[in-house]
Amino acid sequence: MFKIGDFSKLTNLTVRALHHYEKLGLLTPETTDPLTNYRYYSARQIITANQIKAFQQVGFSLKEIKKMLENPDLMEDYYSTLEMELKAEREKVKKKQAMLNLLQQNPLTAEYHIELKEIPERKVVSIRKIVASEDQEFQLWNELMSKIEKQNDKITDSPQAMTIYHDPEYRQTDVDLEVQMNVIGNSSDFKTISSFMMPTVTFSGSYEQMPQVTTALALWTENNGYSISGPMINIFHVSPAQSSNPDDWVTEAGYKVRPNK
Amino acid sequence: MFKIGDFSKLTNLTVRALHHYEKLGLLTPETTDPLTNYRYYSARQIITANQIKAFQQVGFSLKEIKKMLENPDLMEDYYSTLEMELKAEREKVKKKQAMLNLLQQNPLTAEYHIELKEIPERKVVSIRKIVASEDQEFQLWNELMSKIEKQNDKITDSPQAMTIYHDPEYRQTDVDLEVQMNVIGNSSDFKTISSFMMPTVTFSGSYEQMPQVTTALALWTENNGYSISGPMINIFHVSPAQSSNPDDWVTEAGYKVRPNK
DNA sequence: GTTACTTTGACGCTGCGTCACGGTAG
DNA sequence: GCTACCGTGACGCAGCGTCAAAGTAA
Repeated sequence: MFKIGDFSKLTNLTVRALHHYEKLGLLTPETTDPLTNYRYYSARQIITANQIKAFQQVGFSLKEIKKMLENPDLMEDYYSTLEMELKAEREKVKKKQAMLNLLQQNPLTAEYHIELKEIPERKVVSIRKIVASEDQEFQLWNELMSKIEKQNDKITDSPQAMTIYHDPEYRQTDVDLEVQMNVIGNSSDFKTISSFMMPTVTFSGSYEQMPQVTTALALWTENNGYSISGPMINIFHVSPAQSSNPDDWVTEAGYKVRPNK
Repeated sequence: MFKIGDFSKLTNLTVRALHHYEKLGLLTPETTDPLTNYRYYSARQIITANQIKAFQQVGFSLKEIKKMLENPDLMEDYYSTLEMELKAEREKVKKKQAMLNLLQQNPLTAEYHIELKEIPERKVVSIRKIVASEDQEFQLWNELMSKIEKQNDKITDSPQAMTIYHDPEYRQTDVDLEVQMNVIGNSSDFKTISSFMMPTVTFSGSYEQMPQVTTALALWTENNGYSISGPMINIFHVSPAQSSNPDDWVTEAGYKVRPNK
C-alpha cells in the first residue's frame, strides 16, 4: 500500500488530482485510515489510474470515464474502438482545418464571385427539425427523400436542394435545420415559397472554405447597402450524397437580404 | 454593419462568445450605439473572428491570441510556424501515446523483470535544478557534461548516468530534477553517495511504457514487503543523447526502498 | 401591439492549481 | 521536537452555457 505522495509519483497524477478523483468516485483509495484519514492505495490501482489518464487524453470527460469504469462490458468494444477513433479523428480534422484556414486567411479573403439572385417562387417538400449537431444533416435528407417517394411527388427537372439554418444565432448543438427539395407537387404536403433576393457564392470543394465564403458574402452585403434579413441558406449542386470526394462538391451559400432602411 | 445575431451566424461564434471576446478586449464591435448599447460589427471583423477561431483550435488560449493579434509582426513567422507546429505535434503525440498505452494496458500489466539491486557507494558530479518541464532534462545533461569537462573530472569506465525526480509528488511544471554522473573525482566538486537498495526494471524502447514499468515496480514492492523511501530514479544505459531512435534506448527505472516497519 | 432581437448581470460547469491552517509519521 | 508528509476547506481560472429581467427594432 502506498501513501498518496508515493502513489502520485507512481501514476504521474498530482495529489490534488487524486483527491479530486476520490470526490468524484472515480478512484477511491483501497483503504483509508479511520484515525488519520490517510489514504492508502494499492499497486493494482495504478492500472486504473493509468486507464483514467489514457481515456482522459483521448478526450473523455471524467464523468464519461466513470461510467466506463463502472461497466467495462460496454466499454471494451463499443466505446474504446468506436468512440475513441471518432473523437481522435475529429480532433485531428479540426486541427488540420484550422491550420489550413489560417494559412489561407490572408491571401484568400475575397476571391469569390458574388451573384445577386432572385430565387423565383417555387414549390417544395421540406422537413424542419432540431438535430443534435450540424453533421446530422444527411439524416434529414434521407428522411426527406423517403417522404418524397412515399408521397409520390415529382422532383423538378433541375432539382434544387436547399438547407436553411434557422437559428437566430450560431449554435453548435441542437441545430434548427430545414431541408427543402423542389417538386412539381402531386400530393398535398408541399409548400409554396415566394420569391426572394439572395446574394450567393458558388464554390467547389470542401466546406473548410466556408469562413472565407461568408467573409466574401458579408463584405458584398456591406458594400452594396444591403442587410441580412433571413437565415443562412445553402444550395447543393453536388452534395456529399452524390460524391464522397470533397473536391467534386459544388455548393452555393447565401442568405436573404433587403436594401438598407 | 451587422448586429450581433447576424455576425454570430457569419462567424459561427455564439453571441455569448462574442460578448466574452469583447470583455477580454479580443474583438470589439466596430461601433456601439450609445443609446441602446447594441453592438455593430463590420464585415472586415469576420476575418479577425476567423483568425481567433483558427488559433483557438490549434491550442492557443484567448490570452495568447490577444497578444498575437496585438503585434502581428511577432506572430507571423515566429508563432505561427514554430509554436503551432509544436503544439499540434505535442497533441498528436499525446493522443497516440494514450491510445497505445490503453490498448496495451490489459495484456502488458506485469511482463517486466524486477531486480533488487544494491547500488554501491560511488562518487558523482551532479546538478540539481528546478526546470520548467520534464522534457528540459537534456539541458541539465548538457550543463553537467560541460561542468565535468571544465573541472577535468574523469568519467568512470562504465559510466552511470542517473536522473532523480525529487518532487515529493508528481508535478507537470517546475520539476525538481537532479542529474548525476559517476566520476573518479579529480576536482573538489563531487559528492559521495552511499550505497542503497533499489528494485529496478530495465527496459528498452520509448518512455511510453513508463506507466506499465511503474506498475510492475509497485506490484513488486507491495508483494515483497517493501516501502518506497526515496524519489524516482532513472539510469540511462542508452539515452536519447546517444540515439535518436527510441527503439535503441535502454533505461532502468526504480526508487530507493526499505523493508516494511 | 407583437414578435424577434438585444442588453446586462449572475451563476454553473470541468478539472484541477493554489493557498491556508492544522494534524501526523518517523 | 523537527521535518516531511497528509488532511480538509475554499477560492481561482478558462471559456463560455444558461437562465433572468428588461429594453429595443421593425
